[in-house]
Amino acid sequence: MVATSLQLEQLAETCSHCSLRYLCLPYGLSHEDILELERLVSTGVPIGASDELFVQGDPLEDIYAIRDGSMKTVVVDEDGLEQILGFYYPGDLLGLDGFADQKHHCTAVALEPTHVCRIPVARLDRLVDKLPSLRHQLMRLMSQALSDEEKLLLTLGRKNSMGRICSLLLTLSRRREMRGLEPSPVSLSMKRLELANFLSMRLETVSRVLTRLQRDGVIRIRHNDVDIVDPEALRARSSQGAWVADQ
Amino acid sequence: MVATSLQLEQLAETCSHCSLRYLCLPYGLSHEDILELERLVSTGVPIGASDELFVQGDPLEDIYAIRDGSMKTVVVDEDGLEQILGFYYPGDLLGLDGFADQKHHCTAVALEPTHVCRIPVARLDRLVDKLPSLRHQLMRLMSQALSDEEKLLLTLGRKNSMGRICSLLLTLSRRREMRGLEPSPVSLSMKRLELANFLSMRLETVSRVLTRLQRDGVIRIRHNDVDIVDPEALRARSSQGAWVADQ
DNA sequence: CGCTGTCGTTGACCTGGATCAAATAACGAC
DNA sequence: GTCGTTATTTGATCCAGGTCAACGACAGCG
Repeated sequence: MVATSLQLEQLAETCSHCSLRYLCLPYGLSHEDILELERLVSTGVPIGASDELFVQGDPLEDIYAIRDGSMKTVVVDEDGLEQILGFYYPGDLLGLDGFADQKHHCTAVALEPTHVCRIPVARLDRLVDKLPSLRHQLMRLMSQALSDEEKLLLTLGRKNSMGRICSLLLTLSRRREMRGLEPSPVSLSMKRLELANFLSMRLETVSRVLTRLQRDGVIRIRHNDVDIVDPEALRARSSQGAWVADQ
Repeated sequence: MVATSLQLEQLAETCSHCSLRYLCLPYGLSHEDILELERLVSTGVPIGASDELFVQGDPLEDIYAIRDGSMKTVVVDEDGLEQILGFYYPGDLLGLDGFADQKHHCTAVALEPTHVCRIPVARLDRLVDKLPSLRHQLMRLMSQALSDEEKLLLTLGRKNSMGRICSLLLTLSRRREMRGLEPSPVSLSMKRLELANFLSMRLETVSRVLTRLQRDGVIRIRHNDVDIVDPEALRARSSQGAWVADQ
C-alpha cells in the first residue's frame, strides 16, 4: 500500500509523460496538442474508497479519467432498482453518457482509494473545436464505450452463470494486458454483492461458481485476487452453456 | 400500404423540410448549416424487409438515419451467439458504434420495407470539423445511445419477464409520442422470436406474457399491433416483480 | 481479549421460466 | 382456392438458479 502511493508520486504529473496516454484521451494527438490538453486537466485527484465522483442527475461539469485504482458506475431507476453498469480501470473515461443532456446519467463510486484526472467539459469542448484529432479520439472512446456495452448485453443476455463469471474474469484479465500488466492475478476490488449485481446474479451464485472454478483447478482465489491457472479452460467455460436462438 | 408509399413520395426530400429534423442529425443546426448537411445526405434510400443495411465487420463508410419503417441491430460473437441490441425507428441513427475502429460492430437488418438516409462518414467528418453545432448534435446522439443502452441493461438485469415486456411496450409507445404520433397502437414489426431474443427470453414466454396482459385487459393484440388499453396497469407491471439488491 | 458488524461460503428447498411437444393460425406460392 | 411453410399459442414437465437459513472468517474497536 505504502509502496504504491510512493510509486504514484513518482509518476509524471502530465499527460505527455503518463504511461496511460495510449489508452486515454491523448492518444493520437501530436506532442503540441497534448501539451494543450494537459493544461486543462487536473491530474491525480485522490478519492477515497466508496466516495462518489459524481451522482446521477448532477450537471455535467467534468469528465474523468482513472489514473490508478478502480471505480464502478451505477444507475438507479424510478422504482429504486440499482444496476451496476461497469467497472473502470486506469485509462478509462467516466461521464461520457452525460453529453446527451448535460447531466450525469449514472453515479460513479470508487471501489478503493483511487486517483482520477479531472477534465472540465466546457474547456474540453473549446479545445475539441480547435483540435480535430482530439475530437476523433473522443468520438473513438464514446464509440468504444458503446460497443463495450453491446458486448456486455450479449454476455448478460445469452450466457448462464458460469459463462458470465468466466467472461468477466477473461475481460478483466485482457484489460490488465492492455495496460501492460501480466494477465493474472486479476484483483477483484469489488465485493461479491457488486459482482452479482453487475452480472445479474445473486451473490450466493457468484460464490458457488467461483468455488466450483477453484475446485476444478481453473482459478485460484486468495483474498481479493484471482489467479488464472488454466486460461484455456476459462475460455471454454465462458461460452459453454450459452443460449443459441433456434433457427 | 399503397396509401403509405404515396404519402412517402410526398415527403420533402431534404433535411430542412424533414418532419424528423428535431430528432435527427439536423437538430440544433442553423438553416444554412442544414443546407450544407443535406448536400451530403442521400435521402429516402429504400431497402426491403430483412435486407441488411450493413454487416458486422464491414468497413465504416456510411452511417444511416431511418426515414420510415423499422430496423434491428444484431451482434454475433465468436461462439455464434446472436443478440439483438435494439429496434430502431424514424429519426434514429445507425452505425455510431463503428467510429471506434472504423468498422461496423453490429449488423443492421430491416424489419419491414424501410427508407433510410445514407450519410458518408468521410464527408460528414469534414463537415463536423467546420460546424461545431453538428459535432455537438453528433456527440449528443452518441451519448444518448450510451444512456439508452444503460437503461436496457437495467431492464434486462433487474426485471422479470412481465416487467421486461411491459417496459418494452412503454418504451415503444413513448417513442411513438416523440415522433408526434398517438401513444397507441404500438406496431410490433418484429417477430416473437426477435422480441424474445432482444429481451433474453424464450418466444413461448413472450407469447404467454402477451396473452396474459390481454386476458387482464391491459392491452389488446391484433395482428402485429398492440393497443394499450390501460397504460397505468402497464406501468405498474413494468416495475412489479423486479429484483432489488439486498442492503 | 471478546464483542459486533460485515462479508463470504455452504446447504436445503422451491419457483419462474426454460424446454419439449403438439395444436392452430397466418402467409405465400401456385 | 389447396398445399406447404412458418409463426404463434397452449399445455406439460423440469431444472438452473433464486431464496431462505445457518455458519465461518475476518476486521475494527473498546
